Amino acid sequence: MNENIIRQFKKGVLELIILKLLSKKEMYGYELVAELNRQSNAFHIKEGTLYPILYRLEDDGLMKTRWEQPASRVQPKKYYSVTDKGGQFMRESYAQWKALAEDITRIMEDAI
Amino acid sequence: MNENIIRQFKKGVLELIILKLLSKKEMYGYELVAELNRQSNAFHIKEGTLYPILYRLEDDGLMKTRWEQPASRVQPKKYYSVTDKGGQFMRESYAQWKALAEDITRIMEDAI
DNA sequence: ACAATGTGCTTTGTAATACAAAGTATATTG
DNA sequence: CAATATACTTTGTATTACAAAGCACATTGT
Repeated sequence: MNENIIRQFKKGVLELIILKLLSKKEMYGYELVAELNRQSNAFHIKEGTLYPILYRLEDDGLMKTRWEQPASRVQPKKYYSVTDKGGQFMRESYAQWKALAEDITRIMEDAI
Repeated sequence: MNENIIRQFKKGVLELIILKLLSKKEMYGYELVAELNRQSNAFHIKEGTLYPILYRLEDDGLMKTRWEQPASRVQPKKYYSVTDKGGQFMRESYAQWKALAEDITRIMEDAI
């Protein structure tokens, strides 16, 4: 019952965080999973969670990709980076999340 | 596209806010809708959003109800209040929301 | 008198998303 | 040579916010 509500809390914000991390540094999916699990206490995602989000963000034009062929590897890696539209979306959405978070905090921190 | 992400942001927290408001004062559904729309900027809910949440919370034993027959009215009103279990759930869940929110803030406020 | 609005509760259907689980393919380590 | 790590992909499930509509009664306005 309690794992479920955390799952609900995350809805939407994962996109935001992923956009943020990728706006700082181009990364490929597997790298991003490791980076997020390292940087965050609360967001420990698995690949099956991340990749569908990446595909969605790309479909919406918020991210662009390029395949790179590393010397040490037969299969190429798919690098993701944030488009202008993605950056704008990220900033706008974060502003809205903040407004919501302030509302929540104000109501929840109110004396009994 | 932007209305959608706000909808996602709300997932789970509506329960929290409803529990909080009802822990301060017993209310019936219609009253709660008005109260929430008054107290909050970001959470403007309609009845079709609220009542299913109330039923869920009651099913889970987080709230209890009583019908009251007002003199000025043929139909009774259904008053909701928070159970001990509901209060505990609210506090625990809010603590988890806060932890998540801090994570989000830390990551999102990080310099470009 | 009667239409419109307000109060109060309920049900049905839709879109979206986090996540687990499993699968594919190659490389590296013990 | 088996086990583990890297890297990407797909399928199915459970939840939830919300719109929209409906039902029943009361109170307005004209």
